[in-house]
Amino acid sequence: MASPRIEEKRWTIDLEKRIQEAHYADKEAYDARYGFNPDSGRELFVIDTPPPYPSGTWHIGAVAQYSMIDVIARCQRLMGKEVYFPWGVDRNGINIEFTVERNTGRKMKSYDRAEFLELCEETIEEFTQAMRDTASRVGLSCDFAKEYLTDSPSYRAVTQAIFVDLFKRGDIVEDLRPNIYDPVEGTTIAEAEVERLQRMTRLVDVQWTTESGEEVVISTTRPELICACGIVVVHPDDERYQHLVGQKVHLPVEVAGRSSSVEIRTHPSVKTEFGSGVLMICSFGDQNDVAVFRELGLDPFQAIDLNGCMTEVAGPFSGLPVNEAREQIIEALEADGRIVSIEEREQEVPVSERGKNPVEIILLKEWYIRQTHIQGRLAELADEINFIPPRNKQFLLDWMENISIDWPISRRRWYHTEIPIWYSEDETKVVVPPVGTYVQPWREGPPEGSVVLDRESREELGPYSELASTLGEVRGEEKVFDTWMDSSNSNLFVSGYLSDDSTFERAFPTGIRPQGKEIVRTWLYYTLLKSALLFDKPGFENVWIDGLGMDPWGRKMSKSLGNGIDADSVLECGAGGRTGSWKVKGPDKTVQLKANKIGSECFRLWKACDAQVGDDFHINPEEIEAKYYGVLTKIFNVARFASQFEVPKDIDSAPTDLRPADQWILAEFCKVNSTVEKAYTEIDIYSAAQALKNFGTGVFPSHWLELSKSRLYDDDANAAWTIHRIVRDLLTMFSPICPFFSHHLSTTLYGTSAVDVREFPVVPVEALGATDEGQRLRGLTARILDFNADTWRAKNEAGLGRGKPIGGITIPDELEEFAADLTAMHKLE
RNA sequence: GGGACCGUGGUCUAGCGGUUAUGACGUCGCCCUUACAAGGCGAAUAUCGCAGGUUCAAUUCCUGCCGGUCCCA
Repeated sequence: MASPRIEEKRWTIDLEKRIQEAHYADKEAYDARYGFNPDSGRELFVIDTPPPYPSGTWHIGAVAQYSMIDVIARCQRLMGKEVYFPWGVDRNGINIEFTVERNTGRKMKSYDRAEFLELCEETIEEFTQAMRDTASRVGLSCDFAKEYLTDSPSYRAVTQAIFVDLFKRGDIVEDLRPNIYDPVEGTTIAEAEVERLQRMTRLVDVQWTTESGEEVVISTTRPELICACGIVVVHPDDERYQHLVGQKVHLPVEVAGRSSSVEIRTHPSVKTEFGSGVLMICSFGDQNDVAVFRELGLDPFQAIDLNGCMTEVAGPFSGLPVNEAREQIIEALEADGRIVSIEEREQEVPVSERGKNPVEIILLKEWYIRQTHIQGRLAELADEINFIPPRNKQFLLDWMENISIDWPISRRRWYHTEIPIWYSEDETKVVVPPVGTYVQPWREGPPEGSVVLDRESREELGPYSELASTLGEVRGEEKVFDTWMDSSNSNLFVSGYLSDDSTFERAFPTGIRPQGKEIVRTWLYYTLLKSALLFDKPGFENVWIDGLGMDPWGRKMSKSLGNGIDADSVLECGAGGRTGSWKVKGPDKTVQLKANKIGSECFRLWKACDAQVGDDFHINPEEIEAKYYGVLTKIFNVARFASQFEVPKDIDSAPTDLRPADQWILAEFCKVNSTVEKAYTEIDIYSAAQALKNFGTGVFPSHWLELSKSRLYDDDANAAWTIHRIVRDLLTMFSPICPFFSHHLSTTLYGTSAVDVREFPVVPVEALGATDEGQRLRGLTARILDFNADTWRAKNEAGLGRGKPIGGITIPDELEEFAADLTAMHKLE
């Protein structure tokens, strides 16, 4: 027996930080440990990690979720797989454009395009660095050497190649369709980017006149769209208006370039109780208008232009911004005596999520990915995927049922992947670049290897180099892709698509897609769509859908509620003796939360043990410390205690003369092993964490260790083998959850790190696993625990300390084989 | 307004037709203190969101409602 080889008295955040820094400092050692080597001969396991969007702060809930993805990566490595845990950063998008606009006080379109892109790149790089720091602080074992950025030429080239491929196949089409448009930011947006705000609007009752001279009142909040009215409708069952059906009605305002009257017809979407029960259908007031126009095959009018102003169809009002046109038209109607009433009322106005600007529906020629035709097949492919937890599959199915229109993928923004296409002077032909070349058509011509296609039939006409002279002056596309167009090939990119064919063949469908439930309809859906269109395969083998991190009361964390908790403050809590304190606005009052020490290991342990995958989880630093820091202290002390006993030379093979107590605890440990292995295999972190925590802080130290202390102090080789074998394997199994902690203890004690193990530990005592003898020994566990508790109680009642001898206690017959150890443990007389 | 998921002591959680309803943290006593600021013994705290229904029996199944979250309109 020697003094403990683990010198530190306890686990501290400063120690954790020293280990962490050493872990990441040596790049070569890091890559050898965690880098992806597709040629290792091991089974591949590729994780399609969610590339975070750098916006300044990384949400603590997302960091918690990411640390669980790290647990998945580490336990797959532990089980012998060749894991690719990529580190990607999503950097395209309107967010960074807004940040630059806000920082400089200038709108994007007042810049030179190239100059603006440079500003965006500089800004996003600063945010990206902060994110990398947090990633290593929380212990992520990503392959940082292969970092990918979605705005890099190599990533964008893949996005562009997929576009060209799908265009050639006819799955991407160009069309003139109604689109949701933000006139202030000047871009099309997808349905997913629209939100609703309550605003006061005026509901105007306008008097219209039919061709037979009858007066009809129509209520509208958008009188400026009367010029775009294509039809007036009433409900088919509304008896008040049946006689009008089929008649024509005059538009009450002056228009230009179109008929000044429209037909009255019936449509079931009309609400008879709303206003007068007569509805004008305009192109386009809302989504219902779009639906009715499409259903009735009407030709739409373009009433609003790309700047949000009225077009020539508005006659005398053309050129006016929408709001102003509304005012002037109301005045004109008033002057005409056509206003019956005006009512101020609250209404939900659709606005753009990013800019909060009221959106318009405008006819635009945009690019679309066809998706309505493939929903059935997509559902079949989704059935081949294992969802964790299974119930969260419902989010996907619900969304798929709601898909009614194709996905518009073009945007009129700048810091995004460019649509890789050029148009011939006569607009009948297009030029697309070769696979692997990133192009920016707004500022460059087609590169070497480009080909010419017929714009309509998509037939390949020949190489651009030969046909260039026949095309006239080519015009580069100025539009860019929706950012989901980039994100939705992450699984293909990380699996080696277009870069490493042999890896891709083995790695796709990608091993697992871990993500939050809030982006099922976007990231997950779009990715599955693309994998289906390109390969007719499911994109993944497994999809792991976690809940969201909430405030301590279960509400969403947001700036406006003032209930956010910064991730770094939790990870740094306790470093250098600095405690943490958080002011968080609760539902009633602001609460001051305080903690002394948390750090990454405690944070990870909390998420693994406390929050089942799939459910939203409450984040309260006080609770994280109170419930889980002690677990680390306990296991640390067990290892420290073990470290005073010599490690047996041959820890791999068991002594032949193990004592009954040793066999008993090893039988229990076998069960822990199999529980943890099964849980890790099923990507059930919670069950594994619970099993390890319970064994490591419960029966092992409180019962076996007490039972065997005297033998340990007497240098009993069997007891020493047992404690070391268990501590070593326990740390190995624990290492995916708390890697720095396990690494430090295992390296100090055994000279090898738990995080480097690539084979799941098996207790080398065959007789104790799923055998009768193992069963028999485990059956005694409850009796041993009871006997110990009874004896402690008896001492307690007799006023004796635990170290004092006690008489009159009889060891039950069933525990006869442990009699010597029990007698020594309790000093029975 | 619609859909989905969730709702078990103060907090987190197990159970999913018959249990004295699991365990943990916290709280409160008492004792101990030669690995342990997770040492031990003990106590209190739950009408399993609410209301109906099915059943011999419901925390567990069904319906409605309420609350939270996400999504959609």
